Amino acid sequence: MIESQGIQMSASAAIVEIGRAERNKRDKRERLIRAARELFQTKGFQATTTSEIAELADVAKGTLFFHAKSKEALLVMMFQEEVGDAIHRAFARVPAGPFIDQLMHVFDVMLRQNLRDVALARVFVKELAFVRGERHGVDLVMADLFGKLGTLIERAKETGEVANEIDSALLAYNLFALYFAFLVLWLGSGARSPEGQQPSLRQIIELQLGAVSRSSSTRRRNRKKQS
Amino acid sequence: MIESQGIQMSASAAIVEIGRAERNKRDKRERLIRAARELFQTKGFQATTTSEIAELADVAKGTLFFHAKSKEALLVMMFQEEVGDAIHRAFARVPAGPFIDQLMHVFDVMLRQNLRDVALARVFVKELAFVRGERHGVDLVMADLFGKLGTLIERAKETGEVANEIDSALLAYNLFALYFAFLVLWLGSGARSPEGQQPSLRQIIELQLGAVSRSSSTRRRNRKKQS
DNA sequence: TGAGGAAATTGACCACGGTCAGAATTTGCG
DNA sequence: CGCAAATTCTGACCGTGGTCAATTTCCTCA
Repeated sequence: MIESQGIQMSASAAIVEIGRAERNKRDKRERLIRAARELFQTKGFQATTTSEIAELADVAKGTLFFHAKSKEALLVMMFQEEVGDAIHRAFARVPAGPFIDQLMHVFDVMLRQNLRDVALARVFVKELAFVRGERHGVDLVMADLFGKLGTLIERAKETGEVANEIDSALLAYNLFALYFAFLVLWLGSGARSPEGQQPSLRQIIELQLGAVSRSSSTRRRNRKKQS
Repeated sequence: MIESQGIQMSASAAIVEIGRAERNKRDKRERLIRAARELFQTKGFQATTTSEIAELADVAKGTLFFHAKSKEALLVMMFQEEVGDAIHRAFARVPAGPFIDQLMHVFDVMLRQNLRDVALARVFVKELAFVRGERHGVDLVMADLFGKLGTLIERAKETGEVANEIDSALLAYNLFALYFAFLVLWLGSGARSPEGQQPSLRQIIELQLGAVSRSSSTRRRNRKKQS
């Protein structure tokens, strides 16, 4: 992909000096995002300077801030691609088993996505938790996630795993909230993997699901102590 | 310039030349925090410069960074005082009613604390969610909160409002997680008050409590739709 | 008292994120 | 085509958070 901004200047015989001026003007945004991702992933968010990004993208610094309002804005763009994709993957292959396992599968994929670059994930969450409301930003991704969680819940209602009286949207909200808090607490703990977290995400979700299961007799299998 | 908070040194007869050198060396931290709070509250976190804080505290800029590792570190100090105090207040006067009302009382006080300065609260949450692990930081406050929530739960078990098989620590975790996510989502939404949020915190907590109530027949009173 | 060593203090200094007035380009139109 | 308005691009410039070598203050012990 890197070379995509090819140099097919119709008949130019020139070898050198196909300076920035001649390149496609339209994909500068793309080049900037690509450069930002590259540098953020290798050097980390803080250690990467906007000048570096601009240089790698082969534009002037001012141009960077013309396309992206701020350094964090570059993250928002990345976020939409990466996380949006993760959500898509997560729901694309939901196993057939019990509801709890389906949920854990989804959350597991998303957790794994964050695990690919913990430092970057930290910046994601930190910077983006409050950017909501900005046009076309994180809200879209969140709405998508909520919707998909909702249909998963609806299906669980049909199989009788979730009581019909439960408000699906509310349950989706709670499940996401629990996942989100777990994510933040994990990333804040400095641990490399979410595995060692106390309590485990599964315990957390199970406790919430207890409120919701149809069979009030079979529920409540939570261990007494998890320490 | 501002020069507001006078220099009421206990009983010092000295008039002039009580230069910085002679002052109590031990309370420079305190002066710095005071200055930071004053400026953060009036001008906002971003708009306040470290130079201003240093000047108002009457120390050199370097001294500020000797006592506080970063601008955010000043927030951590404030956080401990303010939020720690809020938690204390919240639990000091827990009503006698049902468990859910006790919880809502506690969360209400904490929410109200954030409401006093929403912009500052945003910075608090944003900056501090990831500072955990630093010595003597947010962790202490959180541990305190968890403990107090835990005893509240234990008491609810005695009155039979919470089933005994439930792991108190786990439930405390979940309740805090739901509160935390609600807080973040609220602050991120740009709304002035947490009242208008959808869903309401009470609905959220009720859904969690459904998993936990002893009487499996009387539980589950959640409304169907909250839109 | 004072020697010396640790802790605190200072402000000049630096690199960075972000701005802006203008230059260059593209677009729209007669 | 020519001309002007709109858009995109540029890099010198600025204020900021943060650093650091040098200096002062404090403490200890003989």
